[in-house]
Amino acid sequence: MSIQSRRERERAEREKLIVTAARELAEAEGWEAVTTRRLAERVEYSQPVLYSHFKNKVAIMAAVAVEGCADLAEELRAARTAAPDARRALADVGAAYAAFAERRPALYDAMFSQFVALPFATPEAPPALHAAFGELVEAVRPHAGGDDLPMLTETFWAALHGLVTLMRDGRLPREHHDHRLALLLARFTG
Amino acid sequence: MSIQSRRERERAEREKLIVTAARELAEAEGWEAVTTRRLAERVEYSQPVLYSHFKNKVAIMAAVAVEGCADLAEELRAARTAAPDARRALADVGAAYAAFAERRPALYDAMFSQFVALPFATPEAPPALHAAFGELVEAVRPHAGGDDLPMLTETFWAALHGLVTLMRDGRLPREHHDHRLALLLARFTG
DNA sequence: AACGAACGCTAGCGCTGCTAGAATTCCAAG
DNA sequence: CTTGGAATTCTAGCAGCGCTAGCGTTCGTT
Repeated sequence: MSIQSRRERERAEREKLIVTAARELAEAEGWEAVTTRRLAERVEYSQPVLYSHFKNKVAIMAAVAVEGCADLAEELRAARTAAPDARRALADVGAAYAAFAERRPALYDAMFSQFVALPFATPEAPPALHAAFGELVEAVRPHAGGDDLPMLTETFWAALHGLVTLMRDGRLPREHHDHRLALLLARFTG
Repeated sequence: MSIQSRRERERAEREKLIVTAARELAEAEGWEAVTTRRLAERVEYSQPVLYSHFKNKVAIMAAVAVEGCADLAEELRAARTAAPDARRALADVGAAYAAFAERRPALYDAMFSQFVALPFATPEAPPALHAAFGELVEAVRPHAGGDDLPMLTETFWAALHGLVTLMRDGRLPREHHDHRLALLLARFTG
């Protein structure tokens, strides 16, 4: 019995090791550099070991994405609770969101850009994802007026997402990011 | 002289053939199905011929993207000019944008999601791209108030882009798309 | 008719995600 | 302490990817 539990613990540790290595490699060199061979080499196991933990490479990325959700939720929460009023709260949360995407592009990609088949707007979605979205909801709430809160939050989220992804791919000039963010906030803070 | 011009014409036709085949294949089966082998087979030439026209596969996707920009510009223009007033113009242009992304996801991807290294916010950007953005500018103009028009348009565009990409990847529930779009428009029409 | 350049082809490189099956390790029973 | 069997990890390889070197053919010119 204790032997089995030790094995399970070791397996869990190794799984964590894989996910961490994937995240570090992606953040250091981008997802295109995360190949199963390099990842296996990094965790000092052979390639097939990865497949005893995860169905495929996408599942590894999904695990990284879940970690990222927790980080994002934390940063959004910090921004929101530190703000002096509702207006600043939304502004700071928006800025924190954009800063997260800018500072950790690979992580953001796994969460929201790459196709990772995470369940999203369903109960099976990872709790960390709900938590992150919940922070946005709370930041939007005071400005919802008579509008549907979840739906308005989704819209605000989408706007932030569009801003950061278009900027990241060079489709929007970086230097005016703050200005665009301010314009967006002006339209969402009644 | 005429021999040379005939050759150039034939070359141009073949190039067009490649781009069209790439677009059709992508729209039918997605970009992951567009391999240089399948594309070469489809145009009934060998693989290396593709590389005598384009530097690499990304350049082929960029050519498809430019075609897509022209289509999008046309559809946005039609929506805008058919609208009875400024409010409806922005709504219809927004809806047309989303409909384009929904109806031609592969094309939209090449233009705005995949990394295709098209020059964007610069003079070297393809005219068709300027045209598409110009339609958005004109639709936004009546609602800009004292705000910077290009910047506000970028923000509106980003919001649309976020909505359609998050929905397309299953991150936003499809059934409330119209509601979200309405909320966005309410925030952008004075 | 013979040459030379332009052109498209075959074949192959190094890489990818992924897996079948051999080899090894490890625990438990005799 | 040894041995059988299960669990685990490895080696080796498949099919397919983007891309290209270099050979062979085609074609216009002299």
